[in-house]
Amino acid sequence: MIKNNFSKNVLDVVKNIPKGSVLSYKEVAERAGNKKGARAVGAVLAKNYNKEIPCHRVIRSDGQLGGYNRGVGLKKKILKEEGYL
DNA sequence: CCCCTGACACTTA
DNA sequence: ATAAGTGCCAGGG
Repeated sequence: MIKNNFSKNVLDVVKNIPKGSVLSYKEVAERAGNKKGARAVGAVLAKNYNKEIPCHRVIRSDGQLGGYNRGVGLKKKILKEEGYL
């Protein structure tokens, strides 16, 4: 799956997100190398099922949760547990 | 290489 | 504030 490009970068950035903090897809895209790759970030995360990746800490730039591969409800619950909500 | 899909962002009405 | 349209990028067939 991962080779060594934008995808890996995205996963690395998301993995590095500290507990209680959240980054928007746009922010992650910028850190991953593609400032306009917000959509690509979502596509990568959607295909990535790594439990090591706190993809629940990635939300939309509008402040909305966006989506989650395990269910938006779980994402919302996790964010609440971490204190973001 | 072309076409379609997707956890997005931004502008205009 | 909400809706619709446009632009952006990566992955898969």
